[in-house]
Amino acid sequence: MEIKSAALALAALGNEQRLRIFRLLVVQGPSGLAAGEIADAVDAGPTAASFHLKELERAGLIRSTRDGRYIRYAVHVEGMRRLLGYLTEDCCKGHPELCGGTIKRTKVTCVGKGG
Amino acid sequence: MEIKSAALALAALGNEQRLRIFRLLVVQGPSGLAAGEIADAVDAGPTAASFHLKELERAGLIRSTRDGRYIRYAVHVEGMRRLLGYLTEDCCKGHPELCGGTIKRTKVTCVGKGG
DNA sequence: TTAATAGTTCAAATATTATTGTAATATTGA
DNA sequence: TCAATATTACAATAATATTTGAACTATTAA
Repeated sequence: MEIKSAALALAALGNEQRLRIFRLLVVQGPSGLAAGEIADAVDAGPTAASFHLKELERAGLIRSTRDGRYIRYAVHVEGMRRLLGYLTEDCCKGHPELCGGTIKRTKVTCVGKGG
Repeated sequence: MEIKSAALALAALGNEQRLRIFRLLVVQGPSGLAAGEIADAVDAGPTAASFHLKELERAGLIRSTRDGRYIRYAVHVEGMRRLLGYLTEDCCKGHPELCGGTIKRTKVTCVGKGG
C-alpha cells in the first residue's frame, strides 16, 4: 500500500460519524446494512449518510451493492487488511512494542480474550 | 479508548505529510528526531512542520522533549498501541479475517517476515 | 402509468484545515 | 550582553470538508 491510499483511508476514518459507521459495519459482517439503516443507527440525515458512505467507499474501506430498492454497504475486507498492514509494517523494524498486542502474523487466527 | 480520541488520532494520520512524519519517527525509536531534522526529511518548511507536529502531539501519537536548543519528537508508544487496539478490537466479534495478519494477542512478539 | 420508498446528486452556506511569511521565544556560545 | 540557531506563535490566505434542503434517479407495488 502506498502512502496516498493509506492517508486517504485514515482521513476517512478520522471523522467521528464515519468511524461510527465503519465500526457498525465491521460488526455487521459481509451482509452489511442498507444506507437508511446506517443513517438511522448513527443518527444522520440521508444526505449526510450518503456523503460519508461515499467517502468510506472512495477510501476503499467499504463496498456497496444494490439490493432491490436498497443499497447495502459492507466492510471491504481487503481494504481494511491493507490499512492495518501498512500501520504495523514498521513495528518490527526495531520498535515491536509499538504494535502492542497487535502484531503481524502469516496465519489468521484469534488468540486470547479477543476483546 | 473512546471514539473521539480515536477519530482525532486517525485524522492526524490522515494527512500525507503527517503520516510521513509519523512513520519516520516510528523507525527512529525512542530518541526521535529534532523538529528541524524532521522538517528536512519530509521536505516541509519549519512553520508547516511545527503545525503538523503539534497536531500529532495533540492526537497523542508523538511526544516532545526539549534538548538544549532543539526540541525532539518521538513516537508515543501508548498512544499508538491504543489506536491499533481500538481499530482491531471488533475483529474477533464474528469477523476475524478483517484484521488480516494483524491480530490481537496477549504477548508481544514479532512473527514471520516482519514486513 | 402513478404513487410511494430508498438513495443519490447538486448547490449554497459554513466550518475546519493547511500554508506561508513575519514576529516572538528559548537556548547557546562568544 | 549580543549574535546566531532552533522552533513556535500569530495572522492572513487558500484550500478542503461538512451540512442542509431541494431536485433527481431507481425500484417496487398498485
